[in-house]
Amino acid sequence: MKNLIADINKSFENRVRLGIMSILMVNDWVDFGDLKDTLDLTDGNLASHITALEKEKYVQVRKAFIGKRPNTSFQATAEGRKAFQEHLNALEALIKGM
Amino acid sequence: MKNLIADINKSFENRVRLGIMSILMVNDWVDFGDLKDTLDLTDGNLASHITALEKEKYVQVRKAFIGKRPNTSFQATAEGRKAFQEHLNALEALIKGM
DNA sequence: CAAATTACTTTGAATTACAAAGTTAAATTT
DNA sequence: AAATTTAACTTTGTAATTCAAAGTAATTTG
Repeated sequence: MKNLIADINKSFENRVRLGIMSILMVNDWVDFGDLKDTLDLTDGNLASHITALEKEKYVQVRKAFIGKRPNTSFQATAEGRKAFQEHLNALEALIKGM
Repeated sequence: MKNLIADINKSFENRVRLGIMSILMVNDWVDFGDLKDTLDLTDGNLASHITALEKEKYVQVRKAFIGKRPNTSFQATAEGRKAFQEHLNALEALIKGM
């Protein structure tokens, strides 16, 4: 029997990052403010978790303007979706497979 | 829409504790050595995670002898099972419900 | 020009996680 | 009987993580 917790991805262990990815799996280009409100986070906390996911290339960031206001939005990368799906599979295997 | 990450139980956020609880949900009285081997942990690491779960009353500890050797084993409490099931429900709601 | 908005970055403190080494007590081997 | 092994910790120390709060910068609105 192989190690069942090794496949759990550290990048998704935290609840906030789990929340971010869950949202980005089903929504394209979610913006900073919406994500912040939905997950009830401070600016700094969201920014730092996004940076962590970006560093892993799991999330892509787009900076634009809506009207004349700056707008930052996020999308899961193909790599991020794959990694997250694998994480969910690992979770399921762990929970159901013992 | 209510906060979707608030129901995720901090006690189960860590992979090791997730692993311990997953095993204890389907196995009664799992012993120290087996748990340690299955999850591939050091003694100290397992002991400290178990202590954390015990402090929350999610896990019960039994010390006995098997033959002439000391044996420590663990069981999920009713409270632990309930809390873990709620955690899984919260996870599912987060992942599927966005 | 003052205040607000957006999106950060920095700071600092608290908590968490983990390996490694040390401990205890009984059991077994030499 | 001395040395070693086994089981299950506890202690120590370090590193990483998490988060709120405060500070920053570049607009823009009043």
